[in-house]
Amino acid sequence: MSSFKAKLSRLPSMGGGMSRGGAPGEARGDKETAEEAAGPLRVVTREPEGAAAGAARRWAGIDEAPIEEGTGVPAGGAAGGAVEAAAMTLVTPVGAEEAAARVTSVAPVTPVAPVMPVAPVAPERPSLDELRERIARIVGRGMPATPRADPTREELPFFLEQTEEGPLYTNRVRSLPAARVGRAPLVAARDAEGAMLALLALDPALAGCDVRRALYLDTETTGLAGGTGTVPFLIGLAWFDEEVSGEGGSGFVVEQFLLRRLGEEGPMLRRLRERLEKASMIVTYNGKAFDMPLLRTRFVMNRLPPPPEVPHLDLVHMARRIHKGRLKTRTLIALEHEVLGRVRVGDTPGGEIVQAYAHFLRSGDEGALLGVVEHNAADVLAMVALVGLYGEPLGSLIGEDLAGVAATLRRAGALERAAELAEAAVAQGGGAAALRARGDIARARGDRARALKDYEALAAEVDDAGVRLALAKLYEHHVRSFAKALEMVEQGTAETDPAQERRKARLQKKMERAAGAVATRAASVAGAEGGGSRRGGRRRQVP
DNA sequence: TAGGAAGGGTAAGTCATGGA
DNA sequence: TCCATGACTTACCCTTCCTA
Repeated sequence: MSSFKAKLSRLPSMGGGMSRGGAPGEARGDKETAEEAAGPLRVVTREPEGAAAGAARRWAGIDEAPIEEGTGVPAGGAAGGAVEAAAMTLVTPVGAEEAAARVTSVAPVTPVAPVMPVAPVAPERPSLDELRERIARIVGRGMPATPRADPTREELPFFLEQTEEGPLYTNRVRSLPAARVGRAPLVAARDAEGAMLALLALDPALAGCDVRRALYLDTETTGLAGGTGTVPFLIGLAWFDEEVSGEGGSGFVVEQFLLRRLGEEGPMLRRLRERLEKASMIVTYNGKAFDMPLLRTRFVMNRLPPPPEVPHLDLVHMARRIHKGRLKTRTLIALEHEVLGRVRVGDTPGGEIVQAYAHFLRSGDEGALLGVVEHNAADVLAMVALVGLYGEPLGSLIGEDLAGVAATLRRAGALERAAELAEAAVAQGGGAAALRARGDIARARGDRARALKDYEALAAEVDDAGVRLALAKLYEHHVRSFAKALEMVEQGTAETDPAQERRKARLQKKMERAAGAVATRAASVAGAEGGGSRRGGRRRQVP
């Protein structure tokens, strides 16, 4: 990195260098370029309305068809796609007064007379656009005219904030307390039990976090590759807001930041930092591997201090543990469908998001991004709903999933709670998964009798070498029924062949020894009886 | 398609138990 | 009482899965 910077600074066309503390007139970073491009601005407030407000409602799932007709958004495509078939009563656009404080359109103010340079200055660094043009000339391809995209114009529900660092395109929507994603109420996430989430996440650091101050985060990016070339162009956030109240308590705020042009990330990242600083924890889906590493890279690339390290609940791993037995794919879309009971209609698939944004950048066509904005908001709200479910699993998850919860709690060492949930899983028809979980938990608690019963029931139901191995151990060491143990081993256990042979040989030896002991005792008893005396004492049960 | 977290399998270490 | 063996835990490595 540093060597690259050094090479760059030696290029005569790049001016005197790129360091922050360069001499006046030397360093002109992207931020300055962006400000220049925007020019002197006067902020005029306006309310999101028309198609923009319609879009905000649409991704929130309110009255899909009528709104589409009313706004004239083409049906069937990503832009016109209704978010869901299942119920998701939600959401109002941001309040008028707040919007009025922030929503802007741009109008020029009286230009200021230019200041003439009085002394020779270093050659100006070219802007990004100029560099692009140079590169295009070099490679012999014409530079296509790039329309300036303006997501506040009509279709997208964003408003423009002029921050100190540059323009920030924001969409903010509030969910009503009664809002649901499928059958799951959002408000349940507010009351989720932090200790339970920490156990399920196998992360004690989350135990002390205030779930009410959790920040839900999802990004849409220009690709999967990561590294320096991938840019998050849409960041979706959600948090619980006590000020949003109504029937059923308080609601959630969903906030999205859109990158209108590459190179304008600074304001977005700074706002994200503010949100992170206020949060007690963040919640993502695969964010530990994808979103957060990517965002950290963007902070570095924008010469910003790294974002604050907040305890991180990544739902993807929790979902894998809980739904392992039931769901083959544990994508967020699959969970939304199978667990929350919500079906997205007309959603923009992840694979098309990159092309949609590229099209928006090239053409300025906002309609291309509508589906992406909806997709992002739907993802964030699905995470909220899942936290509500996982934070209070009893009564909201089906038996098979409860078995997954119980098994995870066993791994976390919360055996009492695990046993309670395993019981519930069995009672709710959790099947083999529930029996296995209850058996494993009983064994871990030292309740071998309970474990034996569950494993026996399980062995009668499924063909599982692991269950037979567990039964073989219990028969040998707890019941001391070597014949039954041997029977299990002969049916095959989840061991290597040599280990299985050793076990078999040991059990056979024990059986022979036990038989010998019986014979000896019988002879001894017969002798004693023949002598007219009878000795007391415990008789060991022979297998 | 890349990167990262977690799961699963295997080996090594520690503790408990049975047998001589 | 000591030794051998098994069960369980921990650490490491490879594979799988998820994100746009």
